[in-house]
Amino acid sequence: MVRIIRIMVKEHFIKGILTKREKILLAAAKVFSENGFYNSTVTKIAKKAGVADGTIYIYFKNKDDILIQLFEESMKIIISTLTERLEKTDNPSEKLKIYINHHFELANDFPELAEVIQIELRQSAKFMKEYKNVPFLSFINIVRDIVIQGQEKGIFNKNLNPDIAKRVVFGTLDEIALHWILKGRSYDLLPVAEELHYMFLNGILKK
Amino acid sequence: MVRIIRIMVKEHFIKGILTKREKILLAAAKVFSENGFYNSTVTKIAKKAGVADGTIYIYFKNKDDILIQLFEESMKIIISTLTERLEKTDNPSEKLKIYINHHFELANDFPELAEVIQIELRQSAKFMKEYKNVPFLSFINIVRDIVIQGQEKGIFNKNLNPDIAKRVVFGTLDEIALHWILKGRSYDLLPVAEELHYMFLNGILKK
Amino acid sequence: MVRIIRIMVKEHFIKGILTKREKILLAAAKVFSENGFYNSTVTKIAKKAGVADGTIYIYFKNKDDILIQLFEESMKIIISTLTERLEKTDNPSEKLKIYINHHFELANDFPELAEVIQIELRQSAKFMKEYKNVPFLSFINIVRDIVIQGQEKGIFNKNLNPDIAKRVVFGTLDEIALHWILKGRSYDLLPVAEELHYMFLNGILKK
Amino acid sequence: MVRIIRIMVKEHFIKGILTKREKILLAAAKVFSENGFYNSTVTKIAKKAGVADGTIYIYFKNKDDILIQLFEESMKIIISTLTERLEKTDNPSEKLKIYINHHFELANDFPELAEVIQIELRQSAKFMKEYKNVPFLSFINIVRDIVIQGQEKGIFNKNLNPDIAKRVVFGTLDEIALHWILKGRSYDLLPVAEELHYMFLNGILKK
DNA sequence: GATGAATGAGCATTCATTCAT
DNA sequence: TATGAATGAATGCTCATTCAT
Repeated sequence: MVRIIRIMVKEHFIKGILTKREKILLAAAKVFSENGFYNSTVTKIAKKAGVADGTIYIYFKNKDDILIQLFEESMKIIISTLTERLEKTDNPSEKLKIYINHHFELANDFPELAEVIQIELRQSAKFMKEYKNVPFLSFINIVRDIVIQGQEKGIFNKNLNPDIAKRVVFGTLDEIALHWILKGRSYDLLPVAEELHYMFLNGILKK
Repeated sequence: MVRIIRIMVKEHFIKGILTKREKILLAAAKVFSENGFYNSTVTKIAKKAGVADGTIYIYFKNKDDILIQLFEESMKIIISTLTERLEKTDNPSEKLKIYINHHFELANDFPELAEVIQIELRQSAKFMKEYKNVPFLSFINIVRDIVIQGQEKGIFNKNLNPDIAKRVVFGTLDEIALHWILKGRSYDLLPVAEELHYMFLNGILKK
Repeated sequence: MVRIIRIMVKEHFIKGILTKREKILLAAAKVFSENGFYNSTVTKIAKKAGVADGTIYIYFKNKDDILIQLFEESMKIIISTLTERLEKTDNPSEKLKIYINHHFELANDFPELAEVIQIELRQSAKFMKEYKNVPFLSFINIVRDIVIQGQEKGIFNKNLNPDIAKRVVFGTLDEIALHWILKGRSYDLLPVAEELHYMFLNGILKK
Repeated sequence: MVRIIRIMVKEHFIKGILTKREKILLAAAKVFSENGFYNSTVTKIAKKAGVADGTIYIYFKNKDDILIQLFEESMKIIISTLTERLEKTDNPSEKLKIYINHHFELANDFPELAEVIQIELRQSAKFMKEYKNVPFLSFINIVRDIVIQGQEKGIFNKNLNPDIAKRVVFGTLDEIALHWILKGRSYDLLPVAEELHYMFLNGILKK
């Protein structure tokens, strides 16, 4: 089932008759991931998308806007598939597991996207002062909600601050996914997910 | 004692008769942190450093080189003070605590530097293909060594992969420090450090 | 007839609807001839051509490329009109006369071009190590062919090396045309052509 | 005897205790010939001369002045040795021979100097508007004087204009020496000198 | 909508020249 | 005299953006 959803997401981007806007976003993801935002030219994106330079400005306000829309577009899909998956269970620990796997599957299925989101958008906070990264907040707050739910259910430690816990989880996944991508996706993330899940729950102390 | 060392580090940068090279690095840290690497101009750095544009090229190969040297220079000092501090104890759990605090103190004492290192250099992996980030590896591997030591001492869980654990710790600290800086350093990191230390050791499960 | 062709060449450059590329080449010839290659700025050329700086880089790889293309473009036309003229006769002595006149007419009709070719491109051998000046070889070898033909017809001295003779002729014409241009074209080249033709054929010894 | 003089000239530059000014001129000749005037930096010259950048400005007004002084210095020596040689004979034809050989020997003995004079100084007419190339005039007029003398002696054709004849000779020698240098001095100039002498006197017509 | 030629502001970098030592 | 660190004006080139077609 999970696989089907994932494929659907992928399909959404790749199959179907892509609109020009989608072609551009897809091309931008690749170009940004290859060269970084600042070393990507609009011309390069246009070429890869198979459209004229000017066409890009019909769909996007400017270069920054491509990055923002790419991010929002992706986040919308990511969050919706994630939410869907999380509904399958009520177990907070299980949900955490799903969150981790989902994160890694993203990195696996859309490496360019993952790279862009993690590397380029981090920078964005600086140059796009006006851009309030709402979708990202939604995404990271899913972990917070899981933690709160776990605390309410008496499974997770009530003394812990969910806002800190969420950053532990997200920061870790972010760091590992980034490392994995930069290392050329040369190792298997599945056992890593397993181990992270254990570590988040139990810590590193010997029991 | 710790405080004295920290002050010494700070002094090293700020007090004393700064060489022209140091003035430039210091100015670059500020300018990069304010505008991001790509939106920083060499002229802006020169102006802030109180030197002529051309002077920068006496001390640095090019703009990229400023970022690299800034990073290496900082890392050298950071690692040496961290190492010194870690020698004060043999207790791995205590060492972990020191590492966490050290990281946050850095963010506190040199916010521009921290910002540059965390945001700009992450991007560097992309545009500076040739630059192998050795100092960063040293820094992150300090956690790995602490974990291994803890496992050897029978305190930490031997089943855990130290290379994963190190990324949990670093990814978390990185994420939190970044968030803290971007939020204008508006809250106190001390209790956060406390809580993180607990979470790393015990996880989020209720005991 | 000859005159008509010459005018046609001129027209080719000046009349008609000039393409942007041609406007730039024409402007470059003027600017280079006025200031020399190195003291000519791309901005100056753009201004004189009535285009934006960036436009130049649509048509030319870089500043060097302007000089090269200017030269090749000119040489193509020069050689083709010269070849056409030379076909009018079989007499090697007559051909030599045509070559001389053609050279001087060039200097007269396109003084900027002549100046650029003679002064700037000579330097080019140094800075454009990779640029093999093929068109120039074609041009100078036309003299060699005339000499060889004269030798075969039994008119010219068979003991003379055509490769040396060609440099005598070209070196002389080059030197004189340059001097004439630098002197502000203040004297008539026609009698000079006459006398050179005689000198090449008979030398300076009294007969 | 000729050889001795030549060696003396060489010595004058190379042996002896070179003054700083001479060291700089010598270095400039090499650097200019290697890179062309505009691609030579004052720093490069200073380094090759073994002096500080600033020292150059003690002896020379500016970069242009180095080229000018280099030229004048050389010309002074060249003309004086040439004049000396020419005094050995009264025969204009013989004098012409001496002139040719002298020119080629120069190219052979001081290739860098020859290259600079022929390539860089030709350009000078453009950028050094104020510089009236007096020494060059003296040099080229030596040929004119030889021709006039020959005409007066009834050996050379009185109908020929000595000012044109001088440019035939100089233009040819210039062209050939340049070609020879640019071809890496890969062939022997002695037979060329022989043939040129014949051609100047008798032309290319079969007798 | 779609194009892509044209634009021109913007920036990294160089290098002749100066001057305090 | 001699030095060489420092200067800052100058310039080739890039690239996001526009707009006539």
